[in-house]
This record gives sequence, C-alpha cells and structure tokens, in this order.
Amino acid sequence: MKTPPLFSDRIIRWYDINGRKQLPWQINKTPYKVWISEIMLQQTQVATVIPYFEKFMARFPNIEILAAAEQDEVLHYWTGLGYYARARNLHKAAQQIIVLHQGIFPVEFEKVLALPGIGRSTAGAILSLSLGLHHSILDGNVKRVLARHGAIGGWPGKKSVEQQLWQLTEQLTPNVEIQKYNQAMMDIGATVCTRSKPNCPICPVAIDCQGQLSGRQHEYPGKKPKKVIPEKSAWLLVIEQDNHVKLHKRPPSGIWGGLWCFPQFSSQAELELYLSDHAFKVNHRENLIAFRHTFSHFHLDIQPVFVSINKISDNQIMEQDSSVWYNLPHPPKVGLASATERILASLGSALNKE
DNA sequence: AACTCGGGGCG
DNA sequence: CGCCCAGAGTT
Repeated sequence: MKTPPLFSDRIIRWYDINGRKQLPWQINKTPYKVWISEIMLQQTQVATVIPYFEKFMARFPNIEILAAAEQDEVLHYWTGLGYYARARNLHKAAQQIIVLHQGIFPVEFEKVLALPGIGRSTAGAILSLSLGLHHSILDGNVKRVLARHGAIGGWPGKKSVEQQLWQLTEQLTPNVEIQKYNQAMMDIGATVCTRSKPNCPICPVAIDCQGQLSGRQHEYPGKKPKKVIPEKSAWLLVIEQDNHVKLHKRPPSGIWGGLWCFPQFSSQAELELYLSDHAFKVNHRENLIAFRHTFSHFHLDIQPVFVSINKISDNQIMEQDSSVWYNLPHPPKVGLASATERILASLGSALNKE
C-alpha cells in the first residue's frame, strides 16, 4: 500500500491553494496586528471580527498608543464583542510591554506567555504567524482537526486529552513553512473540518483521518459535560433627564467588569426604594421590553424600567467617579455591554412619550 | 435552546 | 489539577 504524502506537506499544499491570505491582519503582518486579531478571534468568528479589528487598529495603530489610552476607550472599541476581561488584559499587556520590553513586542516565547491574556496557544500563534518562529498552536480549530485525525476521545477541556493533543500538534508541526502550516490548520478547522458538517471529501486530512475512516468523525472531539445553568433576574433603571441617562461603572472584575451600566436591582421593591429615596419628580414612567440575556453560567432575565424626571435633584448634583449622566445625542466613547446598548437603542418611543 | 471559544483565577 | 468564570454568534 502506498504511503500518503506527509501530513504537513498536504496541509501546506492545501494552504497554497485554499488558505486565507488577505485578511486585514495578514497584510504587512506584525506581532501587534496578529496579537490583536488572535485575541479577538478567540471569542468571535472572522467575519464579525473584521470591522472591530479595522476600527481598533485605526484608533490604536501601535502598542504605544494602546498603552497610553484610557481603559474606558479601549473597552468602547470592544463594546459588543463580549469577554471584556480580554480587552482589559490587552490594555494591561500593552502597558507591560512599554515598561518591560521598551515598547517592542517580545520575541521570546516565555516573555510573550507572561503577558496577561496570552496563553500557550496564542503565544505560539503570534510568534509563528507574524515572525515565522517555530511554535506549535492548539486553538479550538486545531483541537477539532487533530482529535478527529487521531480519533482522540474525551473532552479537550480535560487535562489528559489536552495533553495528548499538544503532543500531536508538536509532533505534526513541520520544521519549515510554519506560517503556512499553522494558518492552514486553523483555516481547515474553520472552513472544512467544521463542528457540525465536516466536508471530509475535500479535506486534505481525510486520507489518514482515523475519525473519518471509521465514519465516526462527528464523535470527536468529545463534548463538554453539560450542566443546568441557573436563572436570575435583574431590574435595570433607565433614569432620564434632558436627553441624559444615568450609568454606573461596574467594578473591575465580574460580569461586565469596567463597563458602564444602568443602576441594577435584584427586585422591583429595591428599585422603588431607590426612586423614593431620591425623591425624583417623575413625569413619565413605563416598563420597557423585558428580555433574557444568557451568560455562560446563568440566564439573566432583564426588566428595564424607564423613568423620565424633570430635573436632577440636589443630592444628585455631586457625581462620583463611578456614576455619569450619559449624553444620548452625543455618546462618549466608553465601554458598554450589549445589553446596555440594546436598551439604549430601544429608548426612542419612551423618550417621545415624555 | 444548545454549543462554542482561550485564558485567568481559585482551592 | 479540577473547576468555575466570562458573552455573543452560530446552528
């Protein structure tokens, strides 16, 4: 029986014909561009990332400018992407690069790995894709391709499974053409060896893919054990005065960390107490459309309550750092959660009824 | 409604 | 090490 061409040769040949070469972060590649793109791509697919990446690079074209920016503005450019800790880590890492590495993105693997928000796979991706350094990667796409190719069972979140996959990726990574190979593995995972409809007939991996050859490609990688997530509810107060709404800055960690949100209450009673405490003169009040926002570990049923007041009462004039009257016609560039944006976008009719 | 994604943090 | 945390898009 004839031996098929070497695994990496097939992957690289596939890349030459089918790989993606014109994505915004692939043009005039630098570690900085690849870094930003990799962090965005950790959580979001390519098509969604592109406009975010373009706007982010236009505002923060290099490490120095990113490091010097306010965290608020960095979060603003992340609004809607989710996983806001990643934007905070990106910003923190840029500042560390200024202090520790004279503003130059480090080329030593250990130094890259030490930056906040960058783990083993992302460090390898940045150094290999931007500089051609010899490092293996193991992102979600590569995990799926290798789990199927090697028929590696079990959920990759398990240490033992992840360890097997790291060993495989290192073993299969060629000594040459690292950029093409790593990019190709991610592209194959994203476009051919997809989660629900793998296109095995056109896949360069298929000829010796143990998953496909046994017809069990769908069984890999193993699924994460699922658990029931709790339901919580929140009342959000949209208090409006003269085309401004009150927003509070969330604490730096936890849900929506560092973002600006409406005052939040766990019951209607608490919300009423807040309103009566502040003795607002209310000219219009209505419940806005309630909706469910789902996080990875709980559902949050949100009831926004719109309250329009005549003037900001005396005890509201002194504003703390953590509170702001957000200008609706001229919104400042601060970070908002998508739930907050969704409510802001729905305010039109309520504002008309004042 | 279920599934997906890499890294940080904690015990 | 095992487990939890964090959000939005896709299927």
